[in-house]
Amino acid sequence: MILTDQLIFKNIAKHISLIDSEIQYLWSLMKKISLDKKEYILSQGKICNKIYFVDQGSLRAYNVNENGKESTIMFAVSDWWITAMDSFMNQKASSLTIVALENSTILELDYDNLQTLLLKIPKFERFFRILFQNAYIREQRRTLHNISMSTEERYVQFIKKYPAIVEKITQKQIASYLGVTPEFLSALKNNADS
Amino acid sequence: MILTDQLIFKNIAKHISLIDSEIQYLWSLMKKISLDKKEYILSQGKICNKIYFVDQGSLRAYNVNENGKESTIMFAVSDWWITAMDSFMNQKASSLTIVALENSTILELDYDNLQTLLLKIPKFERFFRILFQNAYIREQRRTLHNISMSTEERYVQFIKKYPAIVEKITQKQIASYLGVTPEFLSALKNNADS
DNA sequence: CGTCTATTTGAATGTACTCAAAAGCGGTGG
DNA sequence: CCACCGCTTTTGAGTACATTCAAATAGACG
Repeated sequence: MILTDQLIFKNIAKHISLIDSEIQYLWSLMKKISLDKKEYILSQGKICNKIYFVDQGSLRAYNVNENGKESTIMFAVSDWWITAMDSFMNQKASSLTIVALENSTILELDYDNLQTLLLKIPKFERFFRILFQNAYIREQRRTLHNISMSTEERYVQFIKKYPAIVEKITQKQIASYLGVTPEFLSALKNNADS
Repeated sequence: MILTDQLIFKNIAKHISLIDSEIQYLWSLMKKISLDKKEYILSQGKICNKIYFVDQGSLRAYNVNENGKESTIMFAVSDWWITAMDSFMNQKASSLTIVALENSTILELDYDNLQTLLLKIPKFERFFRILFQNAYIREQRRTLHNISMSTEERYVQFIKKYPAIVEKITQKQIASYLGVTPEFLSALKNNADS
């Protein structure tokens, strides 16, 4: 098998260059997993021990609050990284649940192996610095949209910006990402069409 | 002057250890600036060339949209880093304006010097990885709050979590951080008291 | 085919905004 | 030191946005 054909190494190559032995080494630390649709890889309240790279398929991370209200924090499709960052990096109880939206294959890297990797190949500090920097930029932009735009604008913006996600999810899940009820989103859509 | 007494080096020491020569080197790349209250260090539309560390005082980063609506993205008080991340890291036009809330002293590090620093002392990749990781975690938590909590809950949460910020800002600025009108926040406060 | 969940529709209620005006407060100049 | 100015905060009325609850319809899946 030619490792550099693996999607994850193309993903990493966007930011840093690895030599063969480093590729082999990272590969040895990761584990490829198949997930069935609706399979959970993390439950709210548990400590998240892994960071995941989505090879094929799609996942969703969401929170359920004390009133049972479900809020989607992020979706991850092929070529995206996903974890419950706060739980994973600080090794504390997760406020998120992560579930497969469809049959998927993912690569997982556990906390201890990541720490080892960062020490052995400091280039990965750079890789994750850029990864988190971009995640921060996206999240900050989402915050700006949340506090400055109407729900309709945010809806239009979401389906335009993430068509690859939209085709995998339900309208109810979009509502839970926008922070509105499914009933309201439904009504909003039908008004917009007219 | 004993550099390690500088707040910024205590800040950095939370995540990485530096030897004297490294401290000297970083210090040589940074510039200490005094700001008057209401002085701007970045205007929306311009490229942000610097990342700032707040030594004393406080700053605010905000966006003004096409309708003139002002939205506060972040506040930074003593011991915080602040920049228009998207603009700074991708060297593109900023969607944010950054202004001093009071007379302040800040340290600035410009884009080219940061790149040099990251190459010369790779430990800083680790430092900024952790810094951005924490920024991402905070921003993700803010998103969750925005989409799952009531305005009143978010208001109470904000004043409880950031008392050091609250004492420096106006109620109008809190409203622009929460994404509601000052009139509404005022009414909400008075209801809550009763 | 039957079951479960998602989506739609509608009525009633609550949340938040707009606009306008009054009151409060801080800073500045005379 | 006081008077004025500009901005913030408050208050209120009217309107728009969003939720809740309930019920009907539509789709997905075994």
